Amino acid sequence: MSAGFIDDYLPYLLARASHRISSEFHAVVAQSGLSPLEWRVLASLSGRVERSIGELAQIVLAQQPTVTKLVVRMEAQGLLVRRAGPTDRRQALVRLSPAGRRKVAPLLRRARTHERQVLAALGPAHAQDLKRVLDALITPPA
Amino acid sequence: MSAGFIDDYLPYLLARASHRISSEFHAVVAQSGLSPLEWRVLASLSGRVERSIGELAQIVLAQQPTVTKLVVRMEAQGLLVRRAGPTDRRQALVRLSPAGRRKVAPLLRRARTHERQVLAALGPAHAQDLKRVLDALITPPA
DNA sequence: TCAGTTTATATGAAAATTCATGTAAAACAA
DNA sequence: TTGTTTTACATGAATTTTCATATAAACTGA
Repeated sequence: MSAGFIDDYLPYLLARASHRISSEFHAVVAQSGLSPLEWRVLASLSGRVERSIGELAQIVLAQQPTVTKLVVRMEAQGLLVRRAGPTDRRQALVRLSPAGRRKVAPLLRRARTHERQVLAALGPAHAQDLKRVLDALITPPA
Repeated sequence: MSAGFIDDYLPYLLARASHRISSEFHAVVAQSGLSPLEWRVLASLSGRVERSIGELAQIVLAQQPTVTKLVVRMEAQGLLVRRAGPTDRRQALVRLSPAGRRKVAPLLRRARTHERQVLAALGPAHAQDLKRVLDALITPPA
């Protein structure tokens, strides 16, 4: 099924690649009762880090009100803890609760496994190219 | 701002790259009064092609009910025309209206320009690698 | 042809997202 | 300090998306 204009269009190729790779793992995520966005929030908080709502929004590629409301729901589920920023009280700092940590731990392992499978299927040469090119794409243009 | 676990995680790198590249152009799309999904629908119909709802859903990476409702709205705006499939009457076939064609034409040109800029910023060597690797990623695994 | 099954889309209710704006704290300037 | 501006997050209303399921056409095998 040719996509016409867009099937040679870089932004679309990127979107498709991203969608294909992520979808595979989101099936696993869904089995844990998490949405893709919830998984991203938990994963991005998984380095004993505390993050503000604004940082989270940038990292999970979502809008700030979306994250505010998502975090409220996840806190209600017991996965996260919020507190006001100690120096800047406008900030809402978010961290994993013990339950959140337990929930995400097996997913982190399975995520790494999945990543290795994707890279293996790609072959080592392409694999290294890929991360390098993606880094170049992500870094803001000079 | 390190993303902890995920900042070396391939699916996340892909998502970020895709988000960054697409966002730039979605600013242009928004000035035409279109959402990113509307733009994708118009672009994917831009080769004098007629597509079913199901095909559209796969191409624009959205769910079928989302596309059904989006297409209804876009038809109401005069951008699309629907008809029942001539041989299989379950299908709803969608094509651009003249107004849809006029709306999308300048965007197609600007999209190609934007793509060239991104590839140029990347350098010709990486650029060619990139599309090759993305094709490999998109093709279903053996 | 007729039941049973599968496929393509539509639809309704619930949930999530978005846009615009509100609120309050911080930063800044005079 | 005080007034002004900026920054960070919250919130409400409107819109969109999603999930589950309904509907209806096509297919399948006896």
